Parts: sequence; C-alpha cells; structure tokens
Amino acid sequence: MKIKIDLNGIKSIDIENGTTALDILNSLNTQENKRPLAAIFNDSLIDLSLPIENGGVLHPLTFGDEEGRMVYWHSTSHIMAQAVQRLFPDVKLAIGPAISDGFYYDFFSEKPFSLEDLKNIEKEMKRIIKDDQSFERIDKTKEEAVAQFTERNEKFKLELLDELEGKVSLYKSSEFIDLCRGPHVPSTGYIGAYKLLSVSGSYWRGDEKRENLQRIYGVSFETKEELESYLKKLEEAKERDHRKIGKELDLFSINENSGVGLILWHPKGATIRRIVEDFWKVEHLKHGYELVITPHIAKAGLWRTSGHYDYYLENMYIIKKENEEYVLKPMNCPGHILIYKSKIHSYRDLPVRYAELGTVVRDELSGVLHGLLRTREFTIDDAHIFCTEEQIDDEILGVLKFARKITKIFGFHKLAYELSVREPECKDKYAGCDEDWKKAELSLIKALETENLEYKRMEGEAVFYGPKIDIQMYDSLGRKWQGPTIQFDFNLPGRFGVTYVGKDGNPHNVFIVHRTVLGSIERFIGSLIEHYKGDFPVWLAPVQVRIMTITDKLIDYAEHINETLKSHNIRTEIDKRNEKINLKIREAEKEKIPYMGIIGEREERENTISLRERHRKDRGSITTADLVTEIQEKSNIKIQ
RNA sequence: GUCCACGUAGCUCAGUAGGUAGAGCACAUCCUUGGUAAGGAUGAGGUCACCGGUUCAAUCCCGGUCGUGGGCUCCA
Repeated sequence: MKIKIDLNGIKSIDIENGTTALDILNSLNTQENKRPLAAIFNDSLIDLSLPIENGGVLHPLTFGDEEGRMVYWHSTSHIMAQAVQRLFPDVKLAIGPAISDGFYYDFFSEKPFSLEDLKNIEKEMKRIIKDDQSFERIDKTKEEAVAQFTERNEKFKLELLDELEGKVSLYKSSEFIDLCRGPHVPSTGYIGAYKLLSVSGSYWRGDEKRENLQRIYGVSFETKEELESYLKKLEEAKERDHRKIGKELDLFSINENSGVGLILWHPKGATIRRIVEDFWKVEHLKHGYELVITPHIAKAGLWRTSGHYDYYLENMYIIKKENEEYVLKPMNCPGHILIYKSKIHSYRDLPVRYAELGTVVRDELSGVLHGLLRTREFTIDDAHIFCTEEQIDDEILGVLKFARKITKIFGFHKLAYELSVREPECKDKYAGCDEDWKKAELSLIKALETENLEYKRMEGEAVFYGPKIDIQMYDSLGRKWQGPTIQFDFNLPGRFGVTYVGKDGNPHNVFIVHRTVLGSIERFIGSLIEHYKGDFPVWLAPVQVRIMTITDKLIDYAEHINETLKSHNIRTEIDKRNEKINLKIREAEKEKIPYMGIIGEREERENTISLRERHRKDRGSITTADLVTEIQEKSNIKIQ
C-alpha cells in the first residue's frame, strides 16, 4: 500500500507504507549536505528508524535545528552515561537531559568524579562512538520497565517510573539501557566531536533534602571544527568576565572585610555608574516619571502589610532597636505606595509614575553571589505606575517603547520577549480577580503586537501577583541577559488599599504596574562590561582622553590642554611621567581609553594635539576645539 | 544553605617528596628626555587566608573557619 508523505511542506511523495523515516529522507537525495538526526512527523518528535504508517507531514531535524541539536546532545549524554557505567559499575543513573548549550547527566556515586575520571570517560566514549551502536527504542509497559530497572538496581529510574502511566519507552545501545522519552540519533557513530566540560554537585530533583548527585556537563558537535569554535567562544567569554575586567580596569572590588556580595565602587567604576544613573534620571524625567526617594529602612509593620514579613523573611535583614523592629528594605514598592497614599488622588491625577534608583538589601545565599551579577545590596531602577483600568494599554505600551529605546542606546540591539501568564488549571493560587488577570494579559499582548514583537508565551511562569513581560538582551557574544521587566501587581493595591476617586466620587482600585528597565544597576553594568569587553563607547568610558607628554618640557602645555578639556566636561587625565611615549601608549591601550592626546614640541608650537584613537591608531594633529566637538557629538548620539 | 575544587607579594602565577619562599608586572629611587603598544639599574614588598592538631620542625599533612570558582537551590 502506498501512502502520501508531505515533506516539510515542500513536496509531496508517495511511498510504501511502513518505510522508515530515514529511508524516506535518504531516498530524496537532497543536495543539502545536512544529515538528518531525527524528525518531526505530524507534530511529534520521532526516531529516524520509525516506520512511517499512514500519511502525514515529515520534517527532518538536523543539527541546525534547535530540536535537532537537543536530540544530538541528549544522545551524547546517553553515550557518556554508558561510558560512566562501564568504568564505574556501581554508579546509578539519575537524569541526563540536553540543555541550551550541551548536556549533562546526573549520577549517584559514592566517590566524586575527578578531572582524571573525565578524561577516562571521554576515552570510553570514543570507543562507544567507534562501535557505532544503534540506539534502539523499546516500548514497554510500566510493569515491564519496573521489572527491568529493579533488576538493574536503578532506584532513581524506578522513582521516575513511579510517576509515569501506561506505556513507557526505553532506549538501548549495546548493554546500556535508559528510561527515556527519546528520540535519539540513529547510532552512536553520529557523534562527531564532544567534550566533557565540568563536574559539579547537584541534588536529586533539585531538592537539597534529597541525595547528592554528581553532575557531568558536556557538549558535542558534528565536526571537530565546530567544537573548537565553541570552546573558543567559551574562552572568549572567560576573557570578558566582568570580574576579571573589573579588576584589570580598576572598576570595582569586593572585600571580605566589608562583606561578601557588597560592591566597592572604585573611581572609574563609580564614574560609569554615575553616567548610567544620570542618563537614567534624565530619560525618566523626559518620559513622564517623577523621581522619588524612599528610606533604606522601614518599620517591620510596613513589611507585614506588604506581606514580605511573612513570605520574604529569610531574605530580609532585620534591625532590632529597643522595642522597635526595622527592616532593611528588600523592595521599593511599599515606599512608593506610601508616597501615593500620602494624599487622595483624583482620576484626573492618574497616571502617577514614581521612579527611584532604589537600593535594596537582600540576604542571598552565599553560594549564589557572583561579582556584580548577584550581590546582597543592589540598586533597582525601579518605577511604579499607578493608573486606571482605561489607562493600562497606553501605560504598558509606553513602558515597552521606553525600555526598548533605553536598552538600544546601551548597545543591546537584539532583544527577546517573554510573556508570563498564569497556570490555567489552578487559578486560585494567584492574587487578584480573574477579570483583572485577563485585562492585564490582553494589555501586555496588545503592546507587544502594536510594536510587532514576537514573543514566547510562558504558561504558568507568572508570579502569584500578576502577569508580566520579561525582556532578554543579547550581548555581543550572543549570550542572553535579563533585561527590562513589566509586571502587573494585583496583590499590593488590596493590601495597602490603594485607590483613586473616580468621576462618580467613589474610590476605585488602581492598577499598579511595577517595571524596571536596567534591572539592577550592578548587574546591568556587569552586562555592559561583558558586552563591550571593557571597551566602552566614548559616552560611557570612565576616562575619555589621556594626555601624554613626550618629554618633561611639555608638561605645562599638556596641563593646559588637560584643563581646557576638563572645562568642557570631558573626562580627561594626564600622564606626565618620565617614561617613553611607547610605554604610555601601551598602557592607555591596555586601559582601553578611547582617545590619547600625544603632546610633543611640534604640538606645542602649533597649538594642537596629536590624536591617537583606540582601534584607529594615529590620526595626526587636531585642535583642542575639534576634539571637544568630536567627543561631545559622540556623547550626545550615545552610539558607537 | 549545599556539593566539588581552590586560597603563595598590590596583580598574574612558580615552588617546597615537611627544614619559614621565588618570577614577571605594578611600586620607590637613580640614570635616560625618548614621536604612536614594554629604555636601563637598584631597591622595598609576603605570619604562604585564618584558627587549631600531628611533628624536633608545618606554607606543605589532618581538622575547623572564612573567602573564591563551577554547580544545585534561589533570583534583580
């Protein structure tokens, strides 16, 4: 019997019923040099070995497809697990999924794996790949699978099975058998190049009360070249690490004497921060926000009203003073609400937009602290919008546009959007009424659609108090950073009784929208450091110009130039040491200073500066006035 | 908080199979006044993270504490 297969929506062919997906794809003999790894048939992921019955749409998956890569990595993780069990027969299997950049497998092992072990595991993997074992799918009933894993003494697999119903699938390659949904690449020989990257601890099911597991991370590619280029990218990321650059460029430090997770901003780091914050304030004032300031500590009662005292207690620093208890603020919202509530608002007053660079303190677990990215004290570029129901569409759209504008100015041109909504089944675990959630969600969608933005809908990812849009920024290495967030809050208005007086003279509930553009100033500057690799555009560079003398005789003239630049608000400094010009240039280059003004006898005579620009080398002579103009222009455009 | 690894000069890192340490850069002084990525000499700098234990002797071995890194968990 012949059946009809629609290939990838491109062409349609008739084939014998029961032909495998692999044979179908092979028979095509396409010019594309892309090897299929698995396929999607009528919307489900399948192995290429699956005989196709009945017609439908067949879509091959290659390493170029995200799903294809996931299959590839997942198969590699099986190979690794097989190698581990050959070398360490007592090791028990937990789980081994593909992740966004490779794969891992969690094992239960009495002894932790060493780097030496990883090398041996890699060697064993090589054998398995060379043997080109096929990945064989075996469908079993749950009972059969339980029997099988009982025999193999795989208690974690049994626990997983316990939660499954009906038929389950196992994958077998040679002696190795794993409980697995699949699909897999046809055989182990498909794996071209791989590397085990690190070993670390984890918990069974992420639960710290459960067994401690050993997790091995790895990655694989079809060719050695791709693997090498990936490893190079990892090296590159290491080179960009904001902690390394922060030290090299003398931007900030963390000192255990003052406390871990607390940032000491050195002059240059503080300068960058000041520029970011000044810019932030000016932009917010332009966009209809009012700047407010709220105290760093507040009485415990405020946090009881807000609910933080009950639900956020373990993250809060509490200060006890005589009979009064104070809390170091972990969030800015309650303060802003108190300002709003300090008077009665008419509908005519709305929307009210309060913005603050609000420094908050949260007792984060010591293990998560990470440079500027995870700290215990950080400054949120926070704002709360108080508005009526009719205003939410305009407000959300306004925030979205504003957030996009600001992130682009800082050089993040590629953004991704996520809409987090409620879990549809259990609506009762959320604050706020059904109607408000619907309105808010629609409003968020409308804004995204008005701006023609693609977004990913995240079912059940909303926090309990409201739906939100999260914006991710891609940096110059293509890595994602958490950027702006726009979030409805259906919890605090009720707790604090936040209202406005409507046309009818009665109080009405306000909508509160919590939003941040940069997230935290600390983290944002961390992302800027890595994005620019410390090589900041002129408007952000802590030092824009360094004036350097060729000989001691030129110090007076150099100082004059330096002062002139300073009087035009240019961030300049002078290197008048008794050193050769080559050394001074080398150091300025290493410090990534965008402009070097070299001062010799000729310049003094002609009243100019010899300008060297980073990345452009010697630009010849220029007058001070021209340099001032150039820097001011670059600072105003804020792009480079 | 937790698992594993690590902690030597301001920085980057050697080293000691247990006998109290070394380089480069940075810093200081002197020589050199040199035109677009490292001129030379001399010198100063360390309770080898901290606290205990074993030992005639510990920076090295053992235990604990603190910190750092990669994870887990959490999250801006």
